[in-house]
Amino acid sequence: MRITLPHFSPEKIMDSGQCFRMRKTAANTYMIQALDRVLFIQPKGKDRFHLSCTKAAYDAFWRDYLDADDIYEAAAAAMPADDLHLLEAAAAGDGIRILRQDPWEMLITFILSQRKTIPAIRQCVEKLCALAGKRLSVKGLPDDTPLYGFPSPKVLARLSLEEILSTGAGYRASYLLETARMAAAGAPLSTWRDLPDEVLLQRLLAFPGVGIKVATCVMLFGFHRLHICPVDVWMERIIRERYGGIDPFPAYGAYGGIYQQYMFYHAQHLKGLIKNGKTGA
DNA sequence: AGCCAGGTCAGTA
DNA sequence: TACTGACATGGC
Repeated sequence: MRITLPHFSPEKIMDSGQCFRMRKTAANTYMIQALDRVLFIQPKGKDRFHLSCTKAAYDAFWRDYLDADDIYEAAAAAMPADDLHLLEAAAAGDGIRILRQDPWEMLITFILSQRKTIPAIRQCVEKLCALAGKRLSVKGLPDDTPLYGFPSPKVLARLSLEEILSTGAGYRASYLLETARMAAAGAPLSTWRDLPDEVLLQRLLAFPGVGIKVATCVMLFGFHRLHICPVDVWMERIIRERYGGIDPFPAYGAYGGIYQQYMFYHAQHLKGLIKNGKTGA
């Protein structure tokens, strides 16, 4: 189907560090994976896109997933006018949306993310899916590349430590296994959607390998709490170098998480970790 | 070769 | 509460 999506850049979303299974599969084609679902996106001119799903599937799932609301104008309007670094980052990051990803997938992915580079996280998640995920039959990939879904808590919980270690998880393997066992024994994380911030945070912190940074990432990316601002080493450096050591995030309000994502993308971009060919300078 | 990576945890004071 | 080193693996 064809659709108009303003402020939507698959390229920037792919590079914004919120999802690790999104990739470019052809010159003008991006592939998003969400648990066991797959979507191909092709930009077709300004704000126009071709999506590989049906209208029914879009209405039922992907519209929400892509966060196709009209909040990004509001988020821009709510930025403090004198916050020059934020304005600069937001200009660079225009087109980033906070996808409504699955909480369980975010929990496992961000447990794996600690002390890893983004390419290393991608590789590890991919290996985990290949190891334990459901084999998907999807058309549209070159060379019949095999594609796998994201393993459920129950499937992960039954893996051996050695199997998880084979993905390159390193010391995080035991965190993963124990977290999967806890999750498999309880209600699905998706039932936590309506919990107050503080309760949700505490429940997430109860998983092994989950500290404040991972927990807030799950809240932002998995529970779409847009006011939550994960502070990682990149944000700490920005706070130190651009805000004189005074953390601006608590004052950002409803869309702080979006601003954080702009800044993360912008910082990566400046450092040249994202190579998109069109070097503007 | 050595350092660092979207941190967390256990051990100290 | 605040600070410190260990922790597996991979990339530059």
